[in-house]
Amino acid sequence: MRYWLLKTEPEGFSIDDLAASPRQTTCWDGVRNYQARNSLRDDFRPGDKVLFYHSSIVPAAVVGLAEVVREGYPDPTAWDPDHKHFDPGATAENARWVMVDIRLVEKFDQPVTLDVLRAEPKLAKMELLRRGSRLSVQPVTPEEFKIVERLAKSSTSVGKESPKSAPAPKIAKKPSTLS
DNA sequence: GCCAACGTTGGC
DNA sequence: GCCAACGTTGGC
Repeated sequence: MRYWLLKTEPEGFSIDDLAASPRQTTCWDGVRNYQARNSLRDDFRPGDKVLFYHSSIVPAAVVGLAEVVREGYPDPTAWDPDHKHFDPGATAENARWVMVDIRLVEKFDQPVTLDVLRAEPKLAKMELLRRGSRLSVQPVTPEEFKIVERLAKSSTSVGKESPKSAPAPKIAKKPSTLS
């Protein structure tokens, strides 16, 4: 099983949008970078675990976990002229771009902010923290994944020590595929 | 809104 | 194949 980090701008699609999606599952369309595409196409497998990351927001943070439920398949938004990510070089016959399906596993009570990630020495080599890193689909090591998961649960995060509100709903449904 | 970093494009 | 121009990303 592999581990990944997926970036999204919450203004466009947030973890709450994922939680509100049917079966808390969505297709991860719109990726238009070849390196990211190659990961989606060649390396994503059902069962892989995903760190769900909100970018272009303050504070940027890992806000929860998701799981891959469908491996790479053609991204139809690529040949839709009305779509924001339309690519004139893509056709239904030659898709060029690929998406996967992911399902929400858990929304963290407490987002793990960039500051908190940077403060953890064991994450020093994490792709996300590399200067100039812009990839929206990144591999994560099992160790990094576990550390982030632990940071989400520890109370040592920077910022408000808010009294725990209602525990986040634990979402662990079993059906494994879309439609 | 600034701007550094990076990917892509296209002229040559 | 080089590389300058350009567009985008994303933290701040």
